[in-house]
Amino acid sequence: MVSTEPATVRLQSIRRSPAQARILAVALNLFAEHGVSGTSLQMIADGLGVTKAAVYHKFNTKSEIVLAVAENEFAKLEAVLETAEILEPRVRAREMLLLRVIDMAIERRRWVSVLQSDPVMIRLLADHEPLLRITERVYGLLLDGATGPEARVAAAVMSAAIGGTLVHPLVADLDDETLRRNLLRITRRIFDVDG
Amino acid sequence: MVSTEPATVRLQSIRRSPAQARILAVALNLFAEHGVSGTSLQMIADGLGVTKAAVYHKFNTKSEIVLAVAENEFAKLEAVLETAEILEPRVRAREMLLLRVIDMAIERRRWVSVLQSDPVMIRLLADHEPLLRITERVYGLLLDGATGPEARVAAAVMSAAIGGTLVHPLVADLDDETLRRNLLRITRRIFDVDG
DNA sequence: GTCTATATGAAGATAGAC
DNA sequence: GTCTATCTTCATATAGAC
Repeated sequence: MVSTEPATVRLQSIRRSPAQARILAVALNLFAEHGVSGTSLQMIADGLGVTKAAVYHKFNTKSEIVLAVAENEFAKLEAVLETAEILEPRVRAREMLLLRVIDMAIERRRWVSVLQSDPVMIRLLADHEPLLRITERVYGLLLDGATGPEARVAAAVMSAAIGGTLVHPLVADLDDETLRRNLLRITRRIFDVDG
Repeated sequence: MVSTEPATVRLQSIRRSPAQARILAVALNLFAEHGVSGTSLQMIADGLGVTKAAVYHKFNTKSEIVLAVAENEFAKLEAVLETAEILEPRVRAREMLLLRVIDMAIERRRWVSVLQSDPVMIRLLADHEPLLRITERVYGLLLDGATGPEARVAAAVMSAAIGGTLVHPLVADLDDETLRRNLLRITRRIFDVDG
């Protein structure tokens, strides 16, 4: 059978009802504050002002909520990626990706920790092909063929630096613009020499 | 009453029975893998090959286990700190602290994520004075009086970079020595210009 | 130091009414 | 889309024996 369906559905094309979107927004906030395991369906329901049953009507399991939250966030990353991947030369594509990822991370600084370091999220990311593929594309573009330890450590440092810095208590009181300027300066320094 | 007791007990002076130490070792491993909230006392008991009641005999609550795990780890940091703080000039003290923290983090790379980013741990760290004080001393020495955004972002990036890089999938297959060499090179680059 | 047994509550999850 | 009611499982935690 000849199909025009893509092998992988674009995450951006996933549509949710308003009720589902509300659940995901509340869940993301609670995940960020308490971790995925530390967040119960009761807490999500309370956050929405409804009962657990109402939440279960929209998502059959807690896992589905976690996955949907991840898909939502990775859809934004996918959009950035698609724009960057068609850019030439590659060095410009990389620069652009870096800029946009930092912007995205700063915009969503209250939430990056869940996506980057929650054990449940990490496991989901490793097991769920579409999410894994997005991550691989990001690193593929960032490393641009380089596979040596230097390049990989540099990319890992950058990823850790961007995500980890934003949630750090030392910079909690800094405004977005100051944070972006400094983060960009520092990541450029990491990147330019090794990337 | 005149007392020779220090206002704060040194974390290194806390002694545990062998049974307690075994519990903490198993707990730390499970916390790293599943997060603190994702780890039950049943899992810890199973990991030890005993019943829950046996664990409860040594620690009255799960919180106590979490706190003891944190104290154990921070005691190592405290030891490094005490050695560094008496060094002169300050630039040497900072260099030494950085080196030893990186070594410590690499030695304990499977566990840094719990201490650095688990929501339960973060809350504990913010609420528990003795742990908070250790953290403040680390940043105090690292920043050495600097309070500007540049210095603070640099310190945050470094902290995030060290902890976050070690657990990153991109470097999961790299040996400790390669990791240390590259991490040191990169953190020096962040540090030397801003620190 | 470890066990069995048990209490109590909260978790995930479903059925069926409105 | 939301409710009440209910089920089951698992969580934290304790009592008391060996």
